[in-house]
Amino acid sequence: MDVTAIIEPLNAMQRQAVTAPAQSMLILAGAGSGKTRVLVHRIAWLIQAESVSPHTILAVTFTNKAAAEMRGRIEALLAISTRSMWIGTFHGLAHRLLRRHAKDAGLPDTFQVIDSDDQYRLIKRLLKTMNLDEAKWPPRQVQWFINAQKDEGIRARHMLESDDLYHRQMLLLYRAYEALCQRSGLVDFAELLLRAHELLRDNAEILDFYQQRFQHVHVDEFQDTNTIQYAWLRLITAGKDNLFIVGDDDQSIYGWRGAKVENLYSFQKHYPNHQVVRLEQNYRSTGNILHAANAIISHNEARMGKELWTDSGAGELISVYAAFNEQDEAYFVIERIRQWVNDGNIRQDAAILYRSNAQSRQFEEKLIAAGIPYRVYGGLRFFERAEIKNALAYLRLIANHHDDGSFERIINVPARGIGARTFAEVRQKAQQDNISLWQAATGLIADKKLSARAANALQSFLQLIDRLATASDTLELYEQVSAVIEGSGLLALYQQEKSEKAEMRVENLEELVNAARLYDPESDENHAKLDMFLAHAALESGDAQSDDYEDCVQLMTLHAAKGLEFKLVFLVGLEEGLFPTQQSAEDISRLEEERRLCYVGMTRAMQQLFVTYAESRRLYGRETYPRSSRCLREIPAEYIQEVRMRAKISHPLTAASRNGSAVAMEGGLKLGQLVSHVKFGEGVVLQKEGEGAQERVQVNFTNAGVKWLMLAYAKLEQI
DNA sequence: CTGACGAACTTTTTT
DNA sequence: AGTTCGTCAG
Repeated sequence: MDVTAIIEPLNAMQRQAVTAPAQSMLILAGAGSGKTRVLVHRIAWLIQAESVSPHTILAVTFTNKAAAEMRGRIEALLAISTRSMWIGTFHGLAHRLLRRHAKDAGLPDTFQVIDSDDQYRLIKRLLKTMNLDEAKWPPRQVQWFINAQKDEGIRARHMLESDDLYHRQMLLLYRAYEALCQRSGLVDFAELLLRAHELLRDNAEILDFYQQRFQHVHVDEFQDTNTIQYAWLRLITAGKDNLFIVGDDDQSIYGWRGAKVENLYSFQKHYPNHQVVRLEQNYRSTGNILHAANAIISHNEARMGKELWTDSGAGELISVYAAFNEQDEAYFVIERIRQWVNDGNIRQDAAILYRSNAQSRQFEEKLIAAGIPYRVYGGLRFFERAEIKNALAYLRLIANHHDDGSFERIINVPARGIGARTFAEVRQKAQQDNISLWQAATGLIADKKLSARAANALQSFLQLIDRLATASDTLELYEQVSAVIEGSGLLALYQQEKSEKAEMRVENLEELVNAARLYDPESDENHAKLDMFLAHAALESGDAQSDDYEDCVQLMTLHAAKGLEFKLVFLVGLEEGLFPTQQSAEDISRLEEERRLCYVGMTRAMQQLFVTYAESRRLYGRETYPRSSRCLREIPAEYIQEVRMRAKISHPLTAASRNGSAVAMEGGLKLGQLVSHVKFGEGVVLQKEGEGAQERVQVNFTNAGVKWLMLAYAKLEQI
């Protein structure tokens, strides 16, 4: 068997990991050390060299994207189909298990998966029916509490009564929420994992079957696993020594949603025969970037220890730019990107990374003004858009008349004369008789408890759903979707609205039909197909929009950037309060997570890294004067070059011009100097950079705003 | 039932 | 500042 293609491209450590005998392995893989490659090649090696049947392989990731990439790369490497392998996300695999064994898991065959938005609405509705004040028990907090318990594998019945009022109330709500979900056949994301775990734990035969089947279990990004995910892995691999995990404790950035880095330590205890391989050679970044990143992460106490190295050169220094304000920060970044593109690079290789989504705005504005195409990652995803959610709600109600969430969502969308008053009666009836909204509505009509007008409106709504449901028995999935968006009046609703937004919505609805056409579940029963499609919509919210592949500058949060790399990276907004965030300032463990986040951000850069912060920033409509981030101050000076001489005044503009204490610079012009320009009029020099022909100054013109000017061409006059 | 206005809230996010 | 959500008046 020829395995050179599998081994050839690997370095010594990677090779050691890939060709290790079948046993538990811990691959501590630093940023840019080829972690996915090791995983892919390991699986290929098992199949090719060890004659392992693909059927016995399980590989778990966190995102659909990672799963798809792994599949693709294995297929490319081996030229075989990966169909028989279980490769997927924790949630996707759990869902698969639950569909197969719904009965044993205590779920109806037609159970529906709800996303966090659905969950939020459900909780809100629950609070209302329980007559609880939202202001006192914020739905977000309730949601967070419930999910946190589930992530730890804790059911409401496991929890002890407490004297604490808050805790007691939460427990009460958790119980009620569980009952409601069970009654309506709804499964949230955390529930998928918890159920799948309980299914295996409590059904010896089923567990035995999967333990037999999965002889080789692989996990990507293991540092991001939470308690229940790890417990599930332990069940699957119990009694065997076959868990192959890849992770990096330094890149654990999801602690806030239940991820436990400690699982790495637990693994070492639970799988004592495991072998550790450290991948420390970095193939991505230059020496300076890498050393600086190492220096920052070394401030963390809790680490397994790892030091990245590279045999590529030191490269350029990290450029640090102290911007005057957030506007100036954006100008600076865009200016650099323009230069970068002028130098013959492509925009796609440049990324702007920020801590919070709100920061993207000013960069977007400046990019638009400069006419530079860009793409923001992580906005609203396809299946999360309101119009799509509405269409899906119709489909869900068709699949299950007793889905109260969907019922409520669309009962009057588009408006069909069923107002709050009528709906309140339906809800009250449902609550009183402990039946679904659908049943309550039917009952109210039968008992003639409503005004003629309300009864008519309600009746025609119920008939509409029934009609669509009957039609769907014979239609293909996509025809059904099409029938629903037309028959429901959703399409017409958006079509008559003459705005650009509405046009988008129409397009999206059409795209939904297309998505249904392309969706190919492994089932031939129409009802099952619809259920699968709805679960698919919840589980795979769909990447933003993959429409145009134009060469774009990339904008995203640091979290979204994990796993990616760019030649040119701008790490912006490195200020106390923003990054690290205000909320993490008091807590050491959270500060360490912020530091890891910074580490992740820096190690995205291949060639050049710019770090910026603003000395003054408008935040929540208020002017703030933040200190530079401690993360920034932890970078040793030897790896840094400051892009400009920083004036020792917080407002160079006003302070300097008023008292005349301008800071002297070479080249004649001074910071704070008043100048005049033929076109732009009078202004104040804010800063300067570059030398000789490249020398440039930034001037704040009274009438024309802030501008960068080439000194050689600008012909500025001192006043 | 719809539209308008005002209050409250603003980390990170995948599934 | 900007958005979202809920209440209020028409």
